[in-house]
Amino acid sequence: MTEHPTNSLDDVVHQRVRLGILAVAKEARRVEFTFLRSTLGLTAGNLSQHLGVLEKAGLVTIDKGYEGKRARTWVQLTKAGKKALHDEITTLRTLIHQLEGLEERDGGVNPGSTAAPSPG
Amino acid sequence: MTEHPTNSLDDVVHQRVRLGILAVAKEARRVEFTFLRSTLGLTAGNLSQHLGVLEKAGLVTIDKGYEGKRARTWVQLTKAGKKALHDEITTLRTLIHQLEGLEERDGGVNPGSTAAPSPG
DNA sequence: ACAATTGGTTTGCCATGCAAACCTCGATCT
DNA sequence: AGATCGAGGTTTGCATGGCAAACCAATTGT
Repeated sequence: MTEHPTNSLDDVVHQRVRLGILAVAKEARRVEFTFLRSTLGLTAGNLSQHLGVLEKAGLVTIDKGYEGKRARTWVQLTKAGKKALHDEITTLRTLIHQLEGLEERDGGVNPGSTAAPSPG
Repeated sequence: MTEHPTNSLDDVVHQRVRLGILAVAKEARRVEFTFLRSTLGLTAGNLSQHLGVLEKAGLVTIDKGYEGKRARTWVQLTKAGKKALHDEITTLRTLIHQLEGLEERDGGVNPGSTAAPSPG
């Protein structure tokens, strides 16, 4: 067992934009490039790069085709991608539960901290 | 309004190692450098850099002092740090809830795609 | 015909993340 | 006392990553 939940987070999956891509892809099963682009507020270049990373890692497949005469690119989670996302979520849930335990006692953002920790 | 939960994640906070630092600091209120180092499995150099980022962002304070005659460095969340962590957790919870709905009925493929029609 | 738009990839650059090398001070050995 | 060892961190150097701008290709509008 690793020492802390965050130790088992995969950097490929945990990255903000890619986490968004995986989440949207899971919700929709098959997603258009342009839908991801606008939903996640990305430039096309940025999205293209992140999709490359995910494809290379085997977490998504990229399918190109036509809708009428318009070129389209679709993104779909692979089985490994679903598992990777699931693992990320599981780890995050663990982390959240650890912190939630504290929030119950502490009332959320704790106002009571002072600024004199010098022990000497 | 942001289009997707991940859009409101702060990259300073969301980064894997720093999320770990903030989480541990919140759990313990005041943490020794070396405790963070071993708990999170980091090199001292790496930890030092990340603490610099968090301090510069105003999310933690770094206090140096002595324990006996041994130099020690303590890390403590600021109020802003607590809020930032809380916001991150809140966003993650939102994201998880969205995906959890799918997982409940997940036997594999999700029937109702709304993002894209199937290609020919 | 050709300008504008859609759809996406490649390029170039700066920021980031990491470990190795380094620095400083106290404890221990001889 | 001087050398040596180790704990506790910081700085340096480098490879990677993330981003937008520039670019390429096909389509639609005028």
